[in-house]
Amino acid sequence: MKKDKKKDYHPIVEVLGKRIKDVIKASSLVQKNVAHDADMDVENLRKYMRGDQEMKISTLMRITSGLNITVSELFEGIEEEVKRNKLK
Amino acid sequence: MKKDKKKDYHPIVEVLGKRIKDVIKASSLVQKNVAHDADMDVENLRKYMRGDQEMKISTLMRITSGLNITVSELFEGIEEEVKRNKLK
DNA sequence: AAAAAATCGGTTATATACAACCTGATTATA
DNA sequence: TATAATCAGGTTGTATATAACCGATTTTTT
Repeated sequence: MKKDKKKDYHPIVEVLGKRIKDVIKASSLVQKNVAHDADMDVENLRKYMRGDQEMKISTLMRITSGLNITVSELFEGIEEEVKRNKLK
Repeated sequence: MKKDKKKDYHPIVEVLGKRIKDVIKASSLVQKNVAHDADMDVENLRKYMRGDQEMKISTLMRITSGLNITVSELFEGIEEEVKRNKLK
C-alpha cells in the first residue's frame, strides 16, 4: 500500500474517533485494555481513534463494549457535532 | 457467489435490521424514499433490514439520515435487546 | 531514570461491504 | 383492477475493512 494522501471518509469517522479517544482519556481505561476487551490489536484501535479507518457495525459494538458504554451514549449529539465540524 | 447457507454475523446485524424495518413501518415513510434519501438502492437497503449484510458506520449515518432519526435513537437499548435475543 | 503507554506511519493477505443491477412472487393501496 | 410497494433471492466488479504484524519516536507514569 503506497502513501496515497489521505482517505476521503464521511466526516463521522473523524468525529467518532475523537470521541473514543476522549472516553478513554476521561476514564481510567488504557488503550491496551480497551483493545483487549474489544478483541482487537491496539494499533488497529488507534487507527479508528485517528480517523484513519472506517469501522463496521460489529466493530463499533466491540469497541463500545471495551469502553463499557452504549452505542447510544457514544453517539449522543454526534450528528450536530459532525455538522458543526463541516462548517469550520 | 454460491448459495452458501447464511453468513455468521454479530447478532447486532439482525437486531439493527429489524429496528430499521420497524421505524419505517411505524412512520409514514416508504422504503423507496428512505433508500433514496440514504442514497442507496432499495434492494440493498432491504438487505440490511433482513440482516443479510453488515454495514459500515457511514452507511449507518446515511440510513438514519434517510429515516430522520439519530443513531442514538435507533440504538437506544439495543445492547439489552441483543442480549435477550441470544438467550432465546 | 526506567518502564509503560501512546504516537505515527507503515505492510500484507484475506474477507467482505458497496453499488448497481436482475428475476419473479406476493401484498397493499389508489 | 391496475400499479405500486414489499418481499426473497440472486449476480458481478471494485473498494475497503480486518487482522496481525513491524520499527521508531514521544509522552506519561511510577
